[in-house]
Amino acid sequence: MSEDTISSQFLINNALLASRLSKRAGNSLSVHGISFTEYLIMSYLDHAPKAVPRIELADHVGMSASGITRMLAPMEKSHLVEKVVNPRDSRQSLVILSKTGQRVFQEASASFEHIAADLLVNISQSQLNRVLEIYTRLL
Amino acid sequence: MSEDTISSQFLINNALLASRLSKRAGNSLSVHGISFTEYLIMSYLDHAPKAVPRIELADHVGMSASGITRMLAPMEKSHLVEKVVNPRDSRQSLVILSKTGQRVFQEASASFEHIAADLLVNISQSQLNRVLEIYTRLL
DNA sequence: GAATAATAGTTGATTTGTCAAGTATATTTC
DNA sequence: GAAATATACTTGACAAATCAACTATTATTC
Repeated sequence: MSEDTISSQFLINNALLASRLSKRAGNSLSVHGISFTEYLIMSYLDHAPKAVPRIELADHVGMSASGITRMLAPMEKSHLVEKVVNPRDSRQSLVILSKTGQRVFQEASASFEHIAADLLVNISQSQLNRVLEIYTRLL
Repeated sequence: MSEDTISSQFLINNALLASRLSKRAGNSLSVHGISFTEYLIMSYLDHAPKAVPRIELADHVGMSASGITRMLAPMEKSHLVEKVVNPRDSRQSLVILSKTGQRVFQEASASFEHIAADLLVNISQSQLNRVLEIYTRLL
Protein backbone atom coordinates (compact mmCIF):
# COMPACT_ATOMS: atom_id res chain seq x y z
CA MET A 1 0.00 0.00 0.00
CA SER A 2 3.14 2.24 -0.15
CA GLU A 3 3.82 5.05 -2.63
CA ASP A 4 5.17 4.54 -6.13
CA THR A 5 8.24 6.36 -7.36
CA ILE A 6 7.89 8.67 -10.36
CA SER A 7 9.92 6.24 -12.49
CA SER A 8 7.66 3.31 -11.58
CA GLN A 9 4.58 5.35 -12.35
CA PHE A 10 6.09 6.34 -15.67
CA LEU A 11 6.76 2.72 -16.65
CA ILE A 12 3.27 1.62 -15.63
CA ASN A 13 1.38 4.46 -17.27
CA ASN A 14 3.51 4.27 -20.39
CA ALA A 15 2.52 0.62 -20.78
CA LEU A 16 -1.16 1.25 -20.04
CA LEU A 17 -1.30 4.17 -22.46
CA ALA A 18 0.50 2.34 -25.26
CA SER A 19 -1.88 -0.59 -24.86
CA ARG A 20 -4.95 1.65 -25.15
CA LEU A 21 -3.64 3.80 -27.98
CA SER A 22 -2.33 0.97 -30.12
CA LYS A 23 -5.59 -0.94 -29.71
CA ARG A 24 -7.59 2.02 -30.96
CA ALA A 25 -5.16 2.66 -33.79
CA GLY A 26 -5.36 -1.04 -34.64
CA ASN A 27 -9.14 -0.86 -34.85
CA SER A 28 -8.94 2.02 -37.27
CA LEU A 29 -6.36 0.17 -39.39
CA SER A 30 -8.48 -2.98 -39.63
CA VAL A 31 -10.44 -1.35 -42.46
CA HIS A 32 -7.27 -1.70 -44.55
CA GLY A 33 -6.80 -5.32 -43.53
CA ILE A 34 -3.65 -4.72 -41.52
CA SER A 35 -2.80 -4.78 -37.82
CA PHE A 36 -0.93 -2.19 -35.79
CA THR A 37 2.23 -4.32 -35.89
CA GLU A 38 1.96 -4.73 -39.62
CA TYR A 39 1.64 -0.96 -39.90
CA LEU A 40 4.83 -0.57 -37.84
CA ILE A 41 6.63 -2.96 -40.15
CA MET A 42 5.36 -1.31 -43.30
CA SER A 43 6.22 2.10 -41.92
CA TYR A 44 9.82 1.05 -41.36
CA LEU A 45 10.08 -0.57 -44.78
CA ASP A 46 8.55 2.47 -46.43
CA HIS A 47 11.15 4.78 -44.90
CA ALA A 48 14.08 2.44 -45.54
CA PRO A 49 16.25 3.41 -48.53
CA LYS A 50 17.18 -0.23 -49.25
CA ALA A 51 15.90 -3.76 -48.76
CA VAL A 52 15.99 -4.60 -45.05
CA PRO A 53 17.37 -7.72 -43.33
CA ARG A 54 14.79 -9.43 -41.13
CA ILE A 55 16.99 -9.04 -38.06
CA GLU A 56 17.17 -5.29 -38.51
CA LEU A 57 13.40 -5.16 -38.84
CA ALA A 58 12.95 -7.32 -35.75
CA ASP A 59 15.26 -5.09 -33.78
CA HIS A 60 13.52 -1.93 -34.89
CA VAL A 61 9.96 -3.00 -34.10
CA GLY A 62 11.03 -4.70 -30.86
CA MET A 63 10.18 -8.25 -31.87
CA SER A 64 12.11 -11.50 -31.96
CA ALA A 65 13.48 -12.88 -35.23
CA SER A 66 10.91 -15.65 -35.18
CA GLY A 67 8.12 -13.14 -34.58
CA ILE A 68 9.18 -11.33 -37.74
CA THR A 69 9.28 -14.58 -39.73
CA ARG A 70 5.75 -15.31 -38.60
CA MET A 71 4.45 -11.80 -39.28
CA LEU A 72 5.99 -11.56 -42.75
CA ALA A 73 4.78 -14.95 -44.01
CA PRO A 74 1.12 -13.91 -44.47
CA MET A 75 2.20 -10.45 -45.66
CA GLU A 76 4.14 -12.13 -48.45
CA LYS A 77 1.20 -14.29 -49.34
CA SER A 78 -1.01 -11.23 -49.70
CA HIS A 79 1.77 -9.53 -51.67
CA LEU A 80 2.32 -6.61 -49.29
CA VAL A 81 6.04 -7.37 -49.03
CA GLU A 82 8.58 -9.19 -51.18
CA LYS A 83 11.64 -11.25 -50.45
CA VAL A 84 14.96 -10.00 -51.87
CA VAL A 85 18.14 -12.03 -52.03
CA ASN A 86 21.42 -10.60 -50.78
CA PRO A 87 24.18 -11.93 -53.08
CA ARG A 88 26.82 -10.89 -50.55
CA ASP A 89 25.31 -12.94 -47.71
CA SER A 90 22.98 -15.81 -48.51
CA ARG A 91 22.01 -16.27 -44.87
CA GLN A 92 20.04 -13.08 -45.16
CA SER A 93 16.57 -12.77 -46.57
CA LEU A 94 15.93 -9.09 -47.25
CA VAL A 95 12.46 -7.56 -47.33
CA ILE A 96 10.94 -4.69 -49.27
CA LEU A 97 7.50 -3.18 -49.52
CA SER A 98 5.89 -4.21 -52.80
CA LYS A 99 4.01 -1.78 -55.05
CA THR A 100 0.81 -3.10 -53.50
CA GLY A 101 2.31 -2.72 -50.05
CA GLN A 102 3.21 0.89 -50.77
CA ARG A 103 -0.30 1.66 -51.93
CA VAL A 104 -1.91 -0.05 -48.93
CA PHE A 105 0.50 1.73 -46.62
CA GLN A 106 -0.31 5.13 -48.11
CA GLU A 107 -4.01 4.49 -47.66
CA ALA A 108 -3.53 3.17 -44.15
CA SER A 109 -1.36 6.18 -43.28
CA ALA A 110 -4.27 8.49 -43.90
CA SER A 111 -6.41 6.55 -41.40
CA PHE A 112 -3.52 6.35 -39.00
CA GLU A 113 -2.79 10.05 -39.03
CA HIS A 114 -6.45 10.79 -38.62
CA ILE A 115 -6.91 8.55 -35.59
CA ALA A 116 -3.59 9.73 -34.12
CA ALA A 117 -4.63 13.37 -34.34
CA ASP A 118 -7.98 12.44 -32.88
CA LEU A 119 -6.55 10.54 -29.92
CA LEU A 120 -4.08 13.32 -29.11
CA VAL A 121 -6.37 16.26 -29.75
CA ASN A 122 -6.04 17.52 -26.18
CA ILE A 123 -2.27 17.73 -26.22
CA SER A 124 -0.52 20.66 -27.87
CA GLN A 125 2.04 20.21 -30.63
CA SER A 126 4.80 21.63 -28.48
CA GLN A 127 4.02 19.21 -25.67
CA LEU A 128 4.01 16.30 -28.12
CA ASN A 129 7.36 17.47 -29.43
CA ARG A 130 8.84 17.61 -25.97
CA VAL A 131 7.62 14.09 -25.15
CA LEU A 132 8.86 12.86 -28.53
CA GLU A 133 12.30 14.25 -27.77
CA ILE A 134 12.33 12.25 -24.53
CA TYR A 135 11.20 9.14 -26.41
CA THR A 136 14.02 9.38 -28.90
CA ARG A 137 16.48 9.65 -26.01
CA LEU A 138 15.05 6.44 -24.56
CA LEU A 139 14.86 4.52 -27.82
CA MET B 1 8.00 7.81 -48.39
CA SER B 2 6.18 10.97 -47.17
CA GLU B 3 6.60 12.69 -43.80
CA ASP B 4 4.88 11.58 -40.61
CA THR B 5 2.79 13.93 -38.53
CA ILE B 6 3.86 14.59 -34.94
CA SER B 7 0.82 12.70 -33.68
CA SER B 8 1.65 9.64 -35.79
CA GLN B 9 5.23 9.69 -34.60
CA PHE B 10 4.01 9.95 -31.04
CA LEU B 11 1.76 6.90 -31.41
CA ILE B 12 4.49 4.86 -33.05
CA ASN B 13 7.28 5.78 -30.66
CA ASN B 14 5.03 5.40 -27.66
CA ALA B 15 4.29 1.83 -28.72
CA LEU B 16 7.93 1.00 -29.49
CA LEU B 17 9.11 2.46 -26.21
CA ALA B 18 6.47 0.70 -24.12
CA SER B 19 7.38 -2.58 -25.78
CA ARG B 20 11.07 -2.19 -24.96
CA LEU B 21 10.56 -0.90 -21.42
CA SER B 22 7.98 -3.45 -20.38
CA LYS B 23 10.11 -6.29 -21.75
CA ARG B 24 13.07 -5.17 -19.66
CA ALA B 25 10.91 -4.63 -16.61
CA GLY B 26 9.42 -8.08 -17.18
CA ASN B 27 12.87 -9.65 -17.24
CA SER B 28 13.72 -8.07 -13.94
CA LEU B 29 10.42 -9.26 -12.43
CA SER B 30 10.94 -12.85 -13.52
CA VAL B 31 13.14 -13.40 -10.47
CA HIS B 32 9.99 -13.08 -8.41
CA GLY B 33 8.09 -15.50 -10.62
CA ILE B 34 5.70 -12.90 -12.02
CA SER B 35 5.23 -11.22 -15.38
CA PHE B 36 4.84 -7.53 -16.16
CA THR B 37 1.08 -7.98 -16.60
CA GLU B 38 0.82 -9.79 -13.30
CA TYR B 39 2.71 -6.92 -11.69
CA LEU B 40 0.21 -4.46 -13.19
CA ILE B 41 -2.66 -6.51 -11.77
CA MET B 42 -1.07 -6.84 -8.35
CA SER B 43 -0.26 -3.14 -8.30
CA TYR B 44 -3.90 -2.26 -8.91
CA LEU B 45 -5.12 -4.74 -6.31
CA ASP B 46 -2.60 -3.49 -3.79
CA HIS B 47 -3.81 0.09 -4.13
CA ALA B 48 -7.51 -0.81 -4.16
CA PRO B 49 -9.34 -0.18 -0.87
CA LYS B 50 -11.78 -3.04 -1.46
CA ALA B 51 -12.10 -6.33 -3.32
CA VAL B 52 -12.23 -5.63 -7.05
CA PRO B 53 -14.65 -6.99 -9.67
CA ARG B 54 -12.86 -8.70 -12.55
CA ILE B 55 -14.40 -6.34 -15.08
CA GLU B 56 -13.00 -3.31 -13.28
CA LEU B 57 -9.58 -4.92 -13.22
CA ALA B 58 -9.80 -5.77 -16.93
CA ASP B 59 -10.76 -2.22 -17.73
CA HIS B 60 -7.94 -0.77 -15.68
CA VAL B 61 -5.13 -2.89 -17.11
CA GLY B 62 -6.53 -2.63 -20.62
CA MET B 63 -7.38 -6.29 -21.07
CA SER B 64 -10.51 -8.18 -22.04
CA ALA B 65 -12.63 -9.95 -19.44
CA SER B 66 -11.46 -13.32 -20.71
CA GLY B 67 -7.86 -12.20 -20.57
CA ILE B 68 -8.33 -11.44 -16.87
CA THR B 69 -9.99 -14.80 -16.24
CA ARG B 70 -7.01 -16.51 -17.86
CA MET B 71 -4.40 -14.43 -16.01
CA LEU B 72 -6.01 -14.83 -12.60
CA ALA B 73 -6.50 -18.61 -12.76
CA PRO B 74 -2.80 -19.51 -12.25
CA MET B 75 -2.38 -16.62 -9.80
CA GLU B 76 -5.11 -18.17 -7.66
CA LYS B 77 -3.48 -21.56 -7.87
CA SER B 78 -0.19 -20.13 -6.60
CA HIS B 79 -2.16 -18.24 -3.92
CA LEU B 80 -1.18 -14.73 -5.01
CA VAL B 81 -4.82 -13.65 -5.20
CA GLU B 82 -8.08 -14.84 -3.68
CA LYS B 83 -11.65 -14.95 -4.86
CA VAL B 84 -14.21 -13.01 -2.81
CA VAL B 85 -17.96 -13.38 -3.15
CA ASN B 86 -20.19 -10.35 -3.51
CA PRO B 87 -23.43 -11.14 -1.65
CA ARG B 88 -25.17 -8.23 -3.38
CA ASP B 89 -24.41 -9.51 -6.88
CA SER B 90 -23.64 -13.16 -7.41
CA ARG B 91 -22.61 -12.62 -11.01
CA GLN B 92 -19.52 -10.94 -9.72
CA SER B 93 -16.38 -12.68 -8.59
CA LEU B 94 -14.29 -10.17 -6.66
CA VAL B 95 -10.52 -10.42 -6.31
CA ILE B 96 -8.10 -9.42 -3.58
CA LEU B 97 -4.38 -9.74 -3.11
CA SER B 98 -3.66 -12.48 -0.56
CA LYS B 99 -1.13 -12.12 2.27
CA THR B 100 1.33 -14.01 0.08
CA GLY B 101 0.45 -11.80 -2.85
CA GLN B 102 1.12 -8.68 -0.80
CA ARG B 103 4.50 -9.99 0.26
CA VAL B 104 5.49 -11.00 -3.28
CA PHE B 105 4.30 -7.64 -4.56
CA GLN B 106 6.35 -5.74 -2.00
CA GLU B 107 9.45 -7.69 -2.96
CA ALA B 108 8.76 -7.29 -6.68
CA SER B 109 8.18 -3.56 -6.18
CA ALA B 110 11.74 -3.15 -5.01
CA SER B 111 13.05 -4.77 -8.21
CA PHE B 112 10.59 -2.80 -10.28
CA GLU B 113 11.53 0.57 -8.83
CA HIS B 114 15.18 -0.27 -9.24
CA ILE B 115 14.88 -1.20 -12.91
CA ALA B 116 12.54 1.74 -13.55
CA ALA B 117 15.05 4.21 -12.09
CA ASP B 118 17.77 2.52 -14.08
CA LEU B 119 15.92 2.66 -17.41
CA LEU B 120 15.00 6.32 -16.91
CA VAL B 121 18.27 7.50 -15.41
CA ASN B 122 18.85 10.00 -18.25
CA ILE B 123 15.52 11.79 -17.80
CA SER B 124 15.10 14.34 -15.04
CA GLN B 125 12.35 14.07 -12.43
CA SER B 126 10.69 17.23 -13.64
CA GLN B 127 10.59 15.94 -17.21
CA LEU B 128 9.14 12.63 -16.02
CA ASN B 129 6.52 14.56 -14.09
CA ARG B 130 5.55 16.59 -17.12
CA VAL B 131 5.17 13.49 -19.27
CA LEU B 132 3.26 11.76 -16.49
CA GLU B 133 0.83 14.66 -16.39
CA ILE B 134 0.21 14.23 -20.10
CA TYR B 135 -0.27 10.48 -19.63
CA THR B 136 -2.93 10.98 -16.98
CA ARG B 137 -4.77 13.34 -19.32
CA LEU B 138 -4.75 10.61 -22.00
CA LEU B 139 -5.69 7.73 -19.72
C1' DG C 1 -44.44 -9.59 -11.99
C1' DA C 2 -43.37 -11.87 -16.51
C1' DA C 3 -40.72 -10.76 -20.49
C1' DT C 4 -36.79 -8.37 -22.22
C1' DA C 5 -32.48 -6.51 -21.93
C1' DA C 6 -28.13 -5.71 -19.80
C1' DT C 7 -24.03 -7.13 -17.05
C1' DA C 8 -20.27 -10.39 -15.18
C1' DG C 9 -17.81 -13.84 -16.12
C1' DT C 10 -16.17 -18.35 -18.45
C1' DT C 11 -14.86 -21.32 -22.32
C1' DG C 12 -13.44 -22.94 -27.19
C1' DA C 13 -11.14 -21.64 -31.13
C1' DT C 14 -7.81 -18.67 -32.97
C1' DT C 15 -4.09 -15.01 -33.34
C1' DT C 16 0.21 -13.13 -31.99
C1' DG C 17 4.21 -13.63 -30.20
C1' DT C 18 8.11 -16.10 -27.40
C1' DC C 19 11.93 -19.32 -26.49
C1' DA C 20 14.88 -23.20 -27.52
C1' DA C 21 16.73 -25.95 -30.89
C1' DG C 22 18.01 -26.69 -35.59
C1' DT C 23 20.02 -25.50 -40.38
C1' DA C 24 22.81 -23.01 -43.36
C1' DT C 25 26.07 -19.69 -44.33
C1' DA C 26 29.78 -16.46 -43.05
C1' DT C 27 33.67 -14.99 -40.05
C1' DT C 28 37.51 -15.64 -36.98
C1' DT C 29 41.28 -18.02 -35.04
C1' DC C 30 45.16 -20.76 -35.00
C1' DG D 1 42.89 -23.42 -44.77
C1' DA D 2 40.52 -26.47 -41.30
C1' DA D 3 38.15 -26.02 -37.00
C1' DA D 4 35.58 -23.29 -33.99
C1' DT D 5 32.50 -19.60 -33.48
C1' DA D 6 29.10 -16.36 -34.71
C1' DT D 7 25.11 -14.71 -37.46
C1' DA D 8 20.59 -15.03 -39.93
C1' DC D 9 17.12 -17.02 -40.14
C1' DT D 10 13.16 -21.05 -39.57
C1' DT D 11 10.43 -24.32 -37.04
C1' DG D 12 8.04 -26.84 -33.12
C1' DA D 13 6.13 -26.33 -28.80
C1' DC D 14 4.12 -23.25 -25.88
C1' DA D 15 2.32 -18.67 -23.48
C1' DA D 16 -0.60 -14.75 -23.55
C1' DA D 17 -4.37 -12.55 -25.10
C1' DT D 18 -8.47 -11.94 -28.28
C1' DC D 19 -13.20 -12.65 -30.06
C1' DA D 20 -17.60 -14.91 -30.34
C1' DA D 21 -20.70 -17.66 -28.13
C1' DC D 22 -22.57 -19.26 -23.87
C1' DT D 23 -24.35 -19.38 -18.77
C1' DA D 24 -25.98 -17.17 -14.87
C1' DT D 25 -27.64 -13.44 -12.58
C1' DT D 26 -29.45 -8.69 -12.09
C1' DA D 27 -32.03 -4.64 -13.79
C1' DT D 28 -35.64 -2.61 -16.69
C1' DT D 29 -39.91 -2.20 -19.00
C1' DC D 30 -44.59 -2.76 -19.88
